[in-house]
Amino acid sequence: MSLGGLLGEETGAALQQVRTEPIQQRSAARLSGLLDAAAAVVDEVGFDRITTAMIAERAGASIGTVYRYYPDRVAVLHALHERAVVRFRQRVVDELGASTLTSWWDAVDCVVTAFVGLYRSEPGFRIVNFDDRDGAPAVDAVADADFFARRLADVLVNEFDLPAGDDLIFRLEVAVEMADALLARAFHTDPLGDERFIAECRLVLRDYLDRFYSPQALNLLATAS
Amino acid sequence: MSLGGLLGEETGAALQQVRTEPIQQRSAARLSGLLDAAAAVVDEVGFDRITTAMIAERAGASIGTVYRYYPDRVAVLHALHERAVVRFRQRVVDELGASTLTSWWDAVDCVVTAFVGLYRSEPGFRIVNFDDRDGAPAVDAVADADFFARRLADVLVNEFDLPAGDDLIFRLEVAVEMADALLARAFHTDPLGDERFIAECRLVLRDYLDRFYSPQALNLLATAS
DNA sequence: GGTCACCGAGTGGAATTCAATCATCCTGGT
DNA sequence: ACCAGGATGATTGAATTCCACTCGGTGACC
Repeated sequence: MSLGGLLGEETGAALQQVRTEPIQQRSAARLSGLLDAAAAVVDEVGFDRITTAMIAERAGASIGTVYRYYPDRVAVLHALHERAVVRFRQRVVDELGASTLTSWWDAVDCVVTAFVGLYRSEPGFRIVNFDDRDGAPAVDAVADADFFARRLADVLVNEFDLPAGDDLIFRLEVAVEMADALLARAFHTDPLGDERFIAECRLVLRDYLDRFYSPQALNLLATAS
Repeated sequence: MSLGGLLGEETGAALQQVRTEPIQQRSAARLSGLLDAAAAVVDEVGFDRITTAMIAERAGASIGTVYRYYPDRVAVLHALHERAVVRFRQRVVDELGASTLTSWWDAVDCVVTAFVGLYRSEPGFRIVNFDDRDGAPAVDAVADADFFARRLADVLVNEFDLPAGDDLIFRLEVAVEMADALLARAFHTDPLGDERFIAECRLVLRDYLDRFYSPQALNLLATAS
């Protein structure tokens, strides 16, 4: 089975985001505490106005402690982003497991539901839309979208027999970009998410993918080959 | 005729982005010079790494001059964004005028073409994807999208008899968000724009709007009422 | 006793201010 | 027409402030 595959294997300290791996157990709490604080601050002031001092104060730590764990300010944002992505993937897996899936559409629907749910409940979740404009060549939003598209492709191929290949990955990447944009728009003003945009997001995704992967389209594809 | 309507009336100093309206003529040149400098710097270092000093130096001015015209650093970015949007709208109008439009689709196609063209030729045009995460309650990307959707709706209603109303505006706003996302993705890495994403953008827009505004859909709508 | 964690004043660089200076426009006197 | 010289616009850049980030010193754990 491949649902768990969405989670991806451990990313190995996520490309050096954490400066020092905590050795003593209390530090683990510190680390997540810092991220919790950052998440709260993100919700309050947005992720540009955030300052290292705010994070430290909110976490009941000193500036130095922040820098003990993260090399710089954006590393904290990256880590928060990464945590949000991981939780998102976990939630998707949970939703997939809890639902009865009759077609690939149900899986896509679960993804949207998971995203919306986290946007509503997870503090600072909007960090998922954090696009690093710096020169950082490594991890960024596009890489995330690409990674997620590949993972989702695996699931759809294995569970629903969609035809594997670059086309599927590309289309899922397109779908991810569109969904990101529409859901971000849904939550731009309304903290509960504008239902119109959420519904339209589901519709758009389904229509777009149906074009290629509806039963009819797949039949055509099968007979043509 | 209503194509010109896309341009919108003068926004009246664009909601106070400019600190002091220039009185003497040399200042007008200064102002656009500052924006040109900012655009160049944006292309060189991205719009986070940009510093007021860089802008000033590039424009052959001193720091103080920047602050004479703009209250702060992000105001410069806003102004640059605004100028890019204005030029985009102008380009759309030009393209619309230069093309023979046989259906609303041609108009939508022109919009995409204009956007892609500017991304390629206009220095710093990627600023259009600048989303102010600050608490700035006023002008922002969503407001732009909304405004543009309304204008485009007017054109489509007047030129191609699409049914006016909130539904049309909403769907165009959805279309704008999707197109923004896909085109931004197309140019994320490739400075000339990844053709696959550009083509897919056109396809997605057409499919999405066809659902509601294809001749068939409109006929159904007409007979139903 | 030797790491591990933590602290917070100190450093440096970038954003922003402001008082002084220069440029242009305007007005009234010739 | 012309010009002096005040008024106002425009420019400057040193001084200030804010913030990310460093580092030597202090306690906590093992």
